[in-house]
Amino acid sequence: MSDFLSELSWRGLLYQQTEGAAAHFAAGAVSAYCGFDPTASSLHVGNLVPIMGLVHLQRAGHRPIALVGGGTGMIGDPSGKASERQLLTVDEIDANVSGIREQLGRFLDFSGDSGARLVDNAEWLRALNAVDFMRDVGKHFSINVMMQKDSVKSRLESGISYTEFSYMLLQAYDFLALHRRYGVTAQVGGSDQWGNITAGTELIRRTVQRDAHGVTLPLVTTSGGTKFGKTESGAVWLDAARTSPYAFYQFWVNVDDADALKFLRMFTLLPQDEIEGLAAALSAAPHERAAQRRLATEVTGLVHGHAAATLAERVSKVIFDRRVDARELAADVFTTLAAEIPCAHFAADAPINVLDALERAFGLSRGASRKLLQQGAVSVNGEKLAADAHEIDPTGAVHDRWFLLRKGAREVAVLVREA
RNA sequence: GGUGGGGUACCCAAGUGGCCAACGGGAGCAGACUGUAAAUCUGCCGGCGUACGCCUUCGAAGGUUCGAAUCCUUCCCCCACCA
Repeated sequence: MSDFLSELSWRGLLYQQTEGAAAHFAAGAVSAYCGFDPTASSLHVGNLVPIMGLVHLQRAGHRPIALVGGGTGMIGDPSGKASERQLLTVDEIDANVSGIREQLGRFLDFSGDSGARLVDNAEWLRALNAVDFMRDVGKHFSINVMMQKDSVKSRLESGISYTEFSYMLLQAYDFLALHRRYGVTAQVGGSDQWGNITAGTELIRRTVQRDAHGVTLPLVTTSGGTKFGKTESGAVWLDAARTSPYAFYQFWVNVDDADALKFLRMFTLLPQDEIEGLAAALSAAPHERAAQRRLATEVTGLVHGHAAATLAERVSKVIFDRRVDARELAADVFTTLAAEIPCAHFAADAPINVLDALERAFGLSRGASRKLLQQGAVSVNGEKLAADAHEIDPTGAVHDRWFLLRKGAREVAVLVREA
């Protein structure tokens, strides 16, 4: 049994902990939980931090409980939010909960003694009676203390509804409910959760006179000062339907040198010496970007499975490795590519119009396409098209069927001539 | 409630009757260079169109004018100081 907190610590995943937390985890197997808000139907890469917290917890011999907030989602956590949130409908919440449940399930092992559990706080929160709640839970909290919590204090100027103000009581009650049901004695969460977590430890102390602990994980920052997990095309989701495994893999491959090692520690399970080896490789041959490639393979594997990671790797190689000649690719590679990147179908017996191809593959207008052609930005099967190119020569199709259409350095699509 | 200053394209920001699709910067896209990087240089950069052009923009709605982002009226919204 490795030490949970020291593992988090060297990986840069430890931010705050309650007093005595180290002794608590050292004393034996602990059941600990982490909650996830059902604000969207999918988790995103930012959620990987607390997920890794649960993963390390389990690897250290403790029992992780992943909680989806089907109940707390009805209220909305004000933590880290500058303004009041729009309430979601019950249907939206339920749909989001089921998406998130499915994703969380992939990271944990549900078998054996330290088998993980997946629970939804809707189970106890939605049935909660207001009067009972105020007597049993509310009585243990002082408004004076609640106003001191960051999540509330930072909103006193701009305004906060009674609903969101009360949120911390619900999360505190969750902790107590899990303590009663599953013997949970610790909670893991993002750094913005400290106030909610300590509200829970206090409620447990007051109602059942037991010590409970909390651990928070840091907010991920990038060296460039940009928001982690965002690309030009939006958030990087864990749902393959929202962010394809290929796009997901690319997100990690494109990580800055300055962040690669930090992210290897945070988001992969590679041991320290292996990461040090990658650090050495990165500084010796930065252009190889061995660290980023490994990071991308590992995280994609963790989230989408090994097969998807390998596929993403292969697709990336075709798209970015200049030594790969489109004309030598096997038909099944094209089939794979067609599923991962934009793909447009054309009749087999007619020549393909260049502007049509660009429009259907990338959604470009004819004017925009012409401009790109003039700039020499378009190539087919590795051959740059002339500024006045009109049609794609059908005899150049690979296996008599496929074309690799490239726009600029990174955008690639497949054109298919129907048989 | 009073006084003053504002609302311009993705963001910042010039423009105060025609030369304005609107200076400049950033972002974005593309080319060269490269490590699918950074920095740098170059081109594009409201939409649509192969040129000529057409359409839609300067908080909103009306009006004046041959002509308005620019003038007038009303309305909406921000900010600063005062209470």
